[in-house]
Amino acid sequence: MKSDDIKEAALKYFTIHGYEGASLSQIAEEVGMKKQSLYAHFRGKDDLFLQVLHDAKETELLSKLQYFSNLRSSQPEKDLYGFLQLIVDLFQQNEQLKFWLRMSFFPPAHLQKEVDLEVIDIEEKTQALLQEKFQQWINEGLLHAEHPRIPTLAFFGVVDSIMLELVYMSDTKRLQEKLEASWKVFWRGISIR
Amino acid sequence: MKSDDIKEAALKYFTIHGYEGASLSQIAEEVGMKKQSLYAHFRGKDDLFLQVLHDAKETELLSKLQYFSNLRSSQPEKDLYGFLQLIVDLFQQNEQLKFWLRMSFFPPAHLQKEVDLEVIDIEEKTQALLQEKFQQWINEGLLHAEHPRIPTLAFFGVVDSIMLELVYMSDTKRLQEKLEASWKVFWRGISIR
DNA sequence: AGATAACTTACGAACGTTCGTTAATCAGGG
DNA sequence: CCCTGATTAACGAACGTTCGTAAGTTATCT
Repeated sequence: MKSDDIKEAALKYFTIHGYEGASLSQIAEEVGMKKQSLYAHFRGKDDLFLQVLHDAKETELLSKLQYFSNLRSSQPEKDLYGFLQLIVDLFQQNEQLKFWLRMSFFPPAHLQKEVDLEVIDIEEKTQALLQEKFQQWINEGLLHAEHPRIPTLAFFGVVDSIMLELVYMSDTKRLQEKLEASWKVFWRGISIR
Repeated sequence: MKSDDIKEAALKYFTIHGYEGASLSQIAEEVGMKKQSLYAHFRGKDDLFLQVLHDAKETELLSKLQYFSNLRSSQPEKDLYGFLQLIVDLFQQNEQLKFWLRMSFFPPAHLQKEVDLEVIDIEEKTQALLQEKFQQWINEGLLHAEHPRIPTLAFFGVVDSIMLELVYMSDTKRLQEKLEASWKVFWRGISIR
């Protein structure tokens, strides 16, 4: 499918240059056609962008959902740390997560409304899921007893900071060091000892 | 000074629309002149951007440095939490921090080298400063004994996640909740108990 | 099966607009 | 009288988008 090639190229340029900085001519050139031909597949730049955005959100959501559903429960230390590693892997496998991060926090001004809807959706779903897990672990006496919203929000904070580090990413060494540090402190902060 | 007015307007549009999305005509209009007149004050768009960037970096660096120098030591809990509040205040007082955050992580592609230099500079300085503080607190037996780099990196992770939340910022309630959660877990993770 | 119609995909040309930038000109104050 | 700062005018280049068209593919009907 040629539409997928276009979306792939668009993802690349949107990620590097942002919405305004990415030009349809460059995207078209990447897939070996003229920019006018893009209009046979998409209604325009906005349409292309929103489809790429939706795809990126869906794959990210799917990855997270299936990670949580494959959890062997009662091992929060393993499961949570594994989630962090999943984020790192997703980031290095494809560009979709980096695109998603950029656009969810710095969306094109005239599409902020549409972007926000996607952001809110994925956020509510993943947060509900994780909070439920924390509730279980706390009930089982595996974690510090407190409202599950606290470790949930704190953990998402760790995830966010790791993703920011992934964006910056001069070298892998520093990333791993920061991940280990954040994880170590976070785990001491939520575990019983 | 008229240059400052221009830089202020430029800061605003760079923050909202990014480098590529911000146009010199809009910036000029904001200060009540034609875009060609900007060239009496700056060599071009890149020059304007880099000066705004440098200013934003300097004020952020200064704020952090003077916060650390005014610390009554031996109260890590108060001092660290106060730093988080400082970040929140800086974000709400002026737009420079939001601009800085956006550009340090998603710089215009053709200026990445120049941006990186500023980012590395501010990062090394603040990190060295904070790590020294942690070393002191650990030596005084106030914090969990470990290499000071660990709580330093973890704390910067908390700071990053709070800043991301500040960027998103639908409502202040949620921000405060996330800050409290991250802080609570972080503090339990580094303190002795 | 073969002819014809309809749809899809790509392209050249051109649209109007905006971009950042340069040059020449002019007003005002020390 | 120069100097600083603002203006008007104009520049080439790139932007997203539209149109007409040609080629290729698929569907329909006799």
